[in-house]
Amino acid sequence: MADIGGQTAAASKPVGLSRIQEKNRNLILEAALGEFSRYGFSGATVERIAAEAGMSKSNLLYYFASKEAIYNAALAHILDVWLAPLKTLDANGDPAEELAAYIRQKIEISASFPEASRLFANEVMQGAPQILPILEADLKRLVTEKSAIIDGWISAGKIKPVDPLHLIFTIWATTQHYADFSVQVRALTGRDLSDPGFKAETEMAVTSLILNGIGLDWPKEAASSA
Amino acid sequence: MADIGGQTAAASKPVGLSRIQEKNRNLILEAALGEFSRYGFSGATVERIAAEAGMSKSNLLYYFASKEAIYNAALAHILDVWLAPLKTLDANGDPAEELAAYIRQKIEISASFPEASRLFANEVMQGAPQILPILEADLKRLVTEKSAIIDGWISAGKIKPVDPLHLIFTIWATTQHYADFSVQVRALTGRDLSDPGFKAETEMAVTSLILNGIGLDWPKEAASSA
DNA sequence: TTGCATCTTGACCAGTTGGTCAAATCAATC
DNA sequence: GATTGATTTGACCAACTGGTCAAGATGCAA
Repeated sequence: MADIGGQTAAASKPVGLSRIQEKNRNLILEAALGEFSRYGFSGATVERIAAEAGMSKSNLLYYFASKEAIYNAALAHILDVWLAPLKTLDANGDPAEELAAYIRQKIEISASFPEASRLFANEVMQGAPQILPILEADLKRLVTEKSAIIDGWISAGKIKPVDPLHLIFTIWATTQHYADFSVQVRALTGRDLSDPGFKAETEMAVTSLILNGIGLDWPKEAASSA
Repeated sequence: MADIGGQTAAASKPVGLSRIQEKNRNLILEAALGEFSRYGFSGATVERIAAEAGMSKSNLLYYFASKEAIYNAALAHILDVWLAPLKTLDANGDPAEELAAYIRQKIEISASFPEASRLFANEVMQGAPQILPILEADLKRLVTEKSAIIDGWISAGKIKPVDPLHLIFTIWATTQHYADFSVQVRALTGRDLSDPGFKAETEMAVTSLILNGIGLDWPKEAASSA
């Protein structure tokens, strides 16, 4: 299992923690996510995180040894959720349905956890100082595995030839854009993914663009069987 | 003309500056771009910018009143370059050629000025504290104008119906992804846009995906005239 | 050369911030 | 309810950082 600065990447709750410890660590991680995603690592302050979590700075540092430890724990905390959708891509499923489902999940996460998206984006944009090893190991393994599935669909003539990596990058880029640049999206459209109507519209636009882009029908027409 | 914290958005060199002033302001802006894009506003330090520009911190503050003033000047300095490609989208051109050219320019900029891309991304992700007014005024005006062109192409039956805003967002997201997340791209592919081969491959992949996505032929086939 | 404005810098200051520590408080077990 | 370990906090410290200031260095025009 990959870890970040000693923080296990799994979202599993460490078992040896008391009731108070688990409650406080969760409060801290929740507050840290908000703070780090809003201000970045340097801009965040331990004092604000503590205040947001409802405790003193000293007490926060009783639970995490340093600011960097909090940051790593917050990163580890979101990483599983972040990578989960890609894992569900199934070689035996229908390509259109599989990719549509993947895009739907990514947009759902962008809508539900925009802070997680921004935290991750921030980390990677600064050169991924903490999670580069995970990108190079775990993520690369996962992406290589799923790229093979897409290549299989191409070989079977189910989708147009396309470099699977660029397809994956395109899906990541578009879906995360709506979370990371929500301020810009809101400035231009007046809405963002927190609006259910806009979320549905975005999902349809992105899905149909990408699926049509690789030669698939979307939304699926009953034409051939009518 | 829009401005940011008193800094004119135009890249025009102020005319009333001495030779020394112009040289030093440029050195500072260059250094500031590197520093702010790498560490974000909070993480950047005036001292490092000054060192990178080859002068003392005091001297830097002789040219710019504050850290925020440097930041705003750097932002203003890149904004024109950043928005230029969209301005070239021509209603009278061929949709496929026009959009392909736009994507090509965006990728070119991502490849040539990745730091500018990251600086802009950072600013927007933090809520666009400095340039929100520009997004809401200048950018919105430009995007509205170009959306009308795309809508015109749809009405003329030249491209499939698609919300122009989502199309534009998709182009922004994909092209900028390769600059902003270059570390992740490199971790997964071993290459980035600084590699001419990878840049060409990326341009082809993104262009064909998006153009096919809206019902255009790309790369253009001579099929109909053969 | 001289005089003046521009340019440059080191010393310094005040506010912020991550982190330490000893003491106080709380919770659970006997 | 006494004891012991876990939890919580305020006081405090050292490093860093943005910004000021007075003085010196430099460029330039007459």
